[in-house]
Amino acid sequence: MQMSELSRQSGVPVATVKYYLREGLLPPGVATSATRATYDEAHLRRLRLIRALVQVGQLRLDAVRDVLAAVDDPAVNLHHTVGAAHHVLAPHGAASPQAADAVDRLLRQRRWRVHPDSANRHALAVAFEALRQVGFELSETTLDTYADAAAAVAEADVATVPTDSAEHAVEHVVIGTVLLEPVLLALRRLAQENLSGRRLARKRVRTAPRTRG
Amino acid sequence: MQMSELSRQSGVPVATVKYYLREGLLPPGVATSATRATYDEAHLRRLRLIRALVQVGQLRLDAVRDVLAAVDDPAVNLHHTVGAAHHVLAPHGAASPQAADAVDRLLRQRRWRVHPDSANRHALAVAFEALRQVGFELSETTLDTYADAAAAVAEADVATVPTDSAEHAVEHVVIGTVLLEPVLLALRRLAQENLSGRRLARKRVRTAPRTRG
DNA sequence: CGAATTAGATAGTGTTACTCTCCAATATTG
DNA sequence: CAATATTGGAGAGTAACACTATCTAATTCG
Repeated sequence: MQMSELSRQSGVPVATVKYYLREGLLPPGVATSATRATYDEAHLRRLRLIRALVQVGQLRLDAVRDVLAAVDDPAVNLHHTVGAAHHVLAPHGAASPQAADAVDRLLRQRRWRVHPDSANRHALAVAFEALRQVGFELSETTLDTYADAAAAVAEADVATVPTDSAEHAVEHVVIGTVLLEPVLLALRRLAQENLSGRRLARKRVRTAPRTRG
Repeated sequence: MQMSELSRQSGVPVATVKYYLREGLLPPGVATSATRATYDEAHLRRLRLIRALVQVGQLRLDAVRDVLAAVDDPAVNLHHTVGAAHHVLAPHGAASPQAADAVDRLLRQRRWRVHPDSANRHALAVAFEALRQVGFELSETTLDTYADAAAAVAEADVATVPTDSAEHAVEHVVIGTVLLEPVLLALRRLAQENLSGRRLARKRVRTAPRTRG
């Protein structure tokens, strides 16, 4: 197909497709002449992946580039590959030693083995730090509930990783990591909404209630 | 305290504090003269909340403004308040009717009662849509696992909402909703990393393995 | 042949979240 | 009281990001 067709089928404007080509996010098509090039299903697939990562996964284009590089460059074994994908996906930033300690304690308690420099380890510490900063106390039991939930979800995630080809595996992991996050978060909020309606609807609060919003 | 002190204690540059004041995110201090104003603990607290929402929660400033408005304007009962906070926090956007149907089916199955126009309902449909677009199949059982995990987490969330004051409740919900999301996601990724190491490390893939990365 | 289309390059745009520069007024110091 | 430093407030400027529009030359289709 030509670019106009690629654009039509993906719903991405031609100018944007050209931009992605320039940025190296999308491999060039096969040039049939100086002013024509054809694209195939792989291009369409890749384009849809880019869009999903950007619009749903909220990744920045440089992160998308890194992710796609990991997808295209499978490593020795699946774990390494998954690790590369994770490394690229995890947010960066530093946290206090206390927060890092809290994370380490949790990991030891759970017997979770993760890479010492894992970006996710950092990410959790940063999140802890932010909670402390605003004075939000995260109880041990709540954290346990969270960790249990996370473990169950990860169990399902890992179980569904295809092992037939590295490309498929990495793409699955990347999509699963990035695009299932909104699913998990939306489900949590919906569950909160449901419970809030059932548990809190009758609860008055100290502030004088207004008769009408 | 004066602005310089507020800046020092919060770690936010003076210019940025001034910007937040201009944008109405931070209430003005009490002017003691034409060129002096004093700020109190509430300002510091609010400032830290803004920073956490922006940097950890990744909210945009206009969303932060809406969230703070909800925090400052408690409604008739806690559920309504929580609903307002949710409404502000949920991403907007439209999805296909099929995706919306899938969401409705899930909610009916789970007997989760949520507002018909719930933004979270929309958000889940959008996430489903994105998965379909990239050809990622989310099995019924995986979705069940996710929903169970979400329910457990939400249970813990709602249980810890303080009911003594509307202000506290809303602030708790907002912080809990926004700042615990990174915690949940980081935990999921760490659990994935752990399981990936245990399950996938030995798995070769079809692609010819390289002897060295 | 001639109008329309296309690839590829370059430059421009809109948004967001700051950040910088002033200036007048006030506080501080001698 | 005068000289100096600091502060609050306002407006303009900036950097990053993700497009988007324009232009040009080639080429394809009618």
